[in-house]
Parts: sequence; C-alpha cells; structure tokens
Amino acid sequence: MQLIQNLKQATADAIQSIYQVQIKSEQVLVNATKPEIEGDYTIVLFAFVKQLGKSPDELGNALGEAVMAKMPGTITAFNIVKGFLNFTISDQFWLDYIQATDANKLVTPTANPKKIMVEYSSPNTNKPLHLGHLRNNFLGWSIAEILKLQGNDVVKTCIVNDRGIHICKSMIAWQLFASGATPESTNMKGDHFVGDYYVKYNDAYKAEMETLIAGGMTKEIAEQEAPIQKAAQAMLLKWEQGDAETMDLWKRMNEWVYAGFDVTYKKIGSDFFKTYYESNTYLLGKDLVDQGLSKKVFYQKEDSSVWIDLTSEGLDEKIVRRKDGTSVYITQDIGLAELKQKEFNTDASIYVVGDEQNYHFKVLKLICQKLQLPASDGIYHLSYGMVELPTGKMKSREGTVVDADDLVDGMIQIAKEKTESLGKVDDFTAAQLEKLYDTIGLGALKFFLLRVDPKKKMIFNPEESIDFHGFTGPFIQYTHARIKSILRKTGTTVKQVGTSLLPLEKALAMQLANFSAEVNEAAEALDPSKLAIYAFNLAKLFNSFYAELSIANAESEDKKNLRIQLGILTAATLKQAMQVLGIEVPEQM
RNA sequence: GGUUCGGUAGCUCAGCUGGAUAGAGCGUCAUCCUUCUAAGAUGAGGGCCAUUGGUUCGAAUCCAAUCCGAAUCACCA
Repeated sequence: MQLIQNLKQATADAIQSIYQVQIKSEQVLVNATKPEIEGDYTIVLFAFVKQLGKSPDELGNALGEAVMAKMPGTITAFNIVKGFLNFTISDQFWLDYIQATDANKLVTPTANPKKIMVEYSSPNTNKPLHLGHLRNNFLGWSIAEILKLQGNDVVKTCIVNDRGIHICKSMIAWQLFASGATPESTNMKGDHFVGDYYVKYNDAYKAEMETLIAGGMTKEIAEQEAPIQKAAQAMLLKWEQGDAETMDLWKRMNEWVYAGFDVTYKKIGSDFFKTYYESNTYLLGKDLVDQGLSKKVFYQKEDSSVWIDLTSEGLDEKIVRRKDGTSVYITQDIGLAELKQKEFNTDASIYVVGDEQNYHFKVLKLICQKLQLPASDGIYHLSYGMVELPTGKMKSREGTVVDADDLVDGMIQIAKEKTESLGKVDDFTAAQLEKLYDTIGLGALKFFLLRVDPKKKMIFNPEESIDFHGFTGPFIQYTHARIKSILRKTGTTVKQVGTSLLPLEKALAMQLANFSAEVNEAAEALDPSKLAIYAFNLAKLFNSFYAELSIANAESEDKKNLRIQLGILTAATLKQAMQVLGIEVPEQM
C-alpha cells in the first residue's frame, strides 16, 4: 500500500515546486482524518507554516491544489480546517485496491533482508518452566516470525543453562531423598520431577540452617556450613573434574528435564533451529580475553585478574577473568556471541532476556564492539519486563510461582467449559474439539502476554481467569470464524465489486491497507503488541461492519461481491497477524 | 548514592518521531438475537495524563527539577 507514501512524496514535491524549499517526504506527517471531519487523510500544515512564512490557509490551498493535480483519480477533494489539510480519497481507488489485493500476499517483503538470530527461552534444567518463561517464549517466537514475514532470514536459537551449582542442588537432593525414584516410576513429567528435588534441597538446607543456628552458629557461618550445601559444592567440583558417576547422574537427570521441556514446547508451539548447551559453551571466550589484552581493550591487575574499564562509558569496571584463570558469565557470553556469529554469519543477534539483565547486555555489546567482533553493532537486547503477581514478584521459595504447564492446562480447560456452554460446535469430532480447546485456550494466553509492550512489566492475576471477551485472542479468533462461516455460505468467487463505497466499507479497506506498514513497525520496534492491537482493531471494525451491513443478503450483486472480498481479505489479514503472534484461528468456533 | 525503566479512567493497558474534543478492554448501567455465529453490536457513565516549572502557535508526548515504584551497579548465571 503506497498511498500514504505517495501522499507524502506529492506534498514534498509540491512544496519544492511552489516554494523552492527542499523537504524530505518523511518530514510530511500524514494522519487518518478525524471521523467528524470531511476527508480520509490529513496533513498537518503547522510544520511548514513557519518555515515557509505563509498562512495555513494560503499554504493549504496551494498544496491542496498541487497534490490533487499530482494524484488525479486518487484524490477527489480537499479542505482546510484550522491548519489541517484534509484529503478525500476516491471510492474508485479503494475499489481497485480491494479488487486487486491478493489475500495470499498481504505483506511486501523488505528490500534488504538480513540474517538475524533470535535467542530466547533460556531455561534452567533444575526446574520446570513458569509464567515468566512463557512471556519470553511467546515474545521470542513472535519476534522471529514477524522478522521472517518481513522477509528476513531468521535463526531461532535457545541456550540451555544445564550446569552449575543449582543443577547440583537437584542432583544432591535426588541422591539423598529419592531412593531411586524416576519420572517413570512416579508417573511424573520429568521437569516437574527434578524441580521437586530442587525444592526438597531448599527445604533440607533451611532445616539444617535452623539446627545450626539453634546450636549457636551465626546465620552467615551456618549458610556456609550446612552439610547439604557443602555436598552440592563438592558435587560441582566433581562435575568440573568430569567424575564419571557425577556426569552419569547429571546426564540422566537432564534427560528427564528435556523430555519434560519437549512436551511443553510442543504444546505451546516453541521451536528452535539450534540449541546451545552451557555445558559446552561455558569455557568459550578465554582466547578472546588474551586477544583483548594484546589489543589493550582489557588490562591486568596486580593479582593477575583481567578487567575492562568502562567508566568512560558511564559504567563500572568489569572483571572478565578471575585471578585463578577461570572465566565469568560475561566471558562465556562474549565467546558465545562470537561463535554464533561465525556459525551463522549473522547481521544481527537479538537476545530475548528479562530486563534484570539490562546492564549485562549493555556491557556485553560494548565489549564485543571494543574487541571489534563482526556484527557486534547488531547485538540487541530485547529486554522485557517481569511478569508479576498482584502480591508482587514470583518467588519459587515461597511457592508463588505460576507453573507454565498448569497455566496452559487451566486455560484450555476454561476454553472447553466456555465452548461447551455456548454449544455451537456440536458437529465437531472429539479430536476436533480437543484441537479447538487448545487453540482457544492457548490463543487467550498468548494474546494476553503479547498484547502489552514487551518492555513494561505486567501484572498477572491468577485469581481472575484470563478473559475471552473484548481485547483478547478469542475475540479475534471468533471474528475470523464468523467471517469463515459466512464465506462458506456465500462462496468466495468475486466478480465486479461495484462503483461506490459506504463509510464502513471504506473504513475497512483503509484498515486492511495498513497491515504491511504495521508489520514493518512491529519489526522495527521488535514489538508484537503492535500487531495484537492492530488485529484487535481490525476485528472490532469488522464486527461493526457485520452488525450494520449484510454480506449474504446485500442490496445488490455488486455489493455482495464487494463485501465477500472484504471478508476474504479481513479473514486472511487476521489470520496472518495472529499467525506471527503464534496464535491459530479456527474456521469455526 | 550512580545508572536505566516506569507513573494515563475503579482495574489492565494503548497513545509518547509534539497537532484537532486523551482512547480501548474489563467492571457498572441501559438497549439489540423469527434476518450471514450475541465469544458480538450500540449507547451512557467514568480523567488536574504523578507534581512543579520551562520550550512552543500548540505538550500526555520534548527539557529540567521533585515525589512514588521497579531493576541494576556480583570474581551467580
């Protein structure tokens, strides 16, 4: 849809030819005209009034005439109200647009596609996924799909945090308390099974501390001296030494967790082209430290630890290698960044990670740039806000974590009850019903988490179930199903779409024409909520249209054709917008 | 204390590259199913856009200060 762009260009050209002043087309602001005022698109004149030294009316008339002359057949009229120049677009323009648009090609691909990596999910293998992971997964997946839709080559990756002291805690607890139990023997999902032992560890740790403190020890010393804590540390050491028994247990328990994750990922529709394991990558970046030293990006302190001084960037000093020669989190991330770039030759790399790590990624990018690693300017931290409960932050120790599997199952259950109570799908088979409940339940959940600005923290109230009315996934799914239901009756063969447009028909066409631009904006801002809002507005507009105008029983054959085509385009656009949000739209519900 | 992010209707959020009377959804109240799916539509009510000052023809939007909240400033990941 080039109309707005053309309007800007024509305005800029008109200013150039009338006043001999160079204006870039991007400087021209085009808005949708307020409903009460005659016209479709509005140009704000004030921006140029001062620069050109003309009165708004004089300028508006001159520009109006000139732009109209440049776009014959497209613009039929203009008017000026209080410094706003309003253009009316001809019905024929929209009719041509409606007739010519291909429902299978709604988005024009970008002229310069890039190779972009999106890393998201990053689970720990000591506990199951929770609500926060869901926001991360939905966001990451959706961003990747939006970038793909825009025409980029996108690689989805996941880095699994599968090593470290927290994993050893689950392992120790399993050794101490499980008496050989397995997910199979207890009939549990593997990630939940292992997660339970992580909880058991913390319970035991707490109990041991209390005993020690009651015996006269201070809290600080007790924290160090608790036997289970010492055992976990000893196990980490053994792991690092490659002790066979420890490695076996570690592999075995991680396999349980992965089996559990697979089920969840499959259910929520997450997928990765490549998974990195921290156990393979945690030693990366060591050579880069040496390189950095010789490039004088890093410096060494007396105790031989290696640092970078970022005070000139307004940050602090940051250690990149301990005095004992071992590396830290940031070091392996630098190494991994280099590895990923080399492996996939990426132009850009997007990390979907919570905003608590803003500082870390700022430092990471700076260091990569200073080391002059390829494509380090393309490192981007997609920082999203935490999901909080009305009672505050989720805390696993206090049992206030909303489990991902529970939440998903709960949503599907609600979808089932709701659907059954409406009784509109009696002709569905059991398998179709199952599928429909999944679609609606997950649709509600995904939409709920994606409809807000990723940057902002959000509040989730488990007491109030997620709504199915209004600004929700099911509302849009319903609108889609409704259109499909009509199209099943009317057929989808469209001939002549007529010669005139009613206001609602025109409004719908205008909204449809915005889709491609919305996709670009969402991609630019890495913000799926823009498309969620767009889809909602489109659905709402269609529902008003639906309430007002009949499709199957339209007043003429032309009108019927026109509205069928609008229905086809609306359904396709809703489907496409929802698809990149990871939400399916049913044919019937 | 430094840095970053946020504060818009009772609640959850849009709007923030300055533009016409600040918008949705939920909740509340009222209307609309013998006519294409009421998970819908229509209307009412609800606001000192945290505060104060500044820039501007024009500020929710930009700047400064203040107040409130969060994150971070780890040789954890």
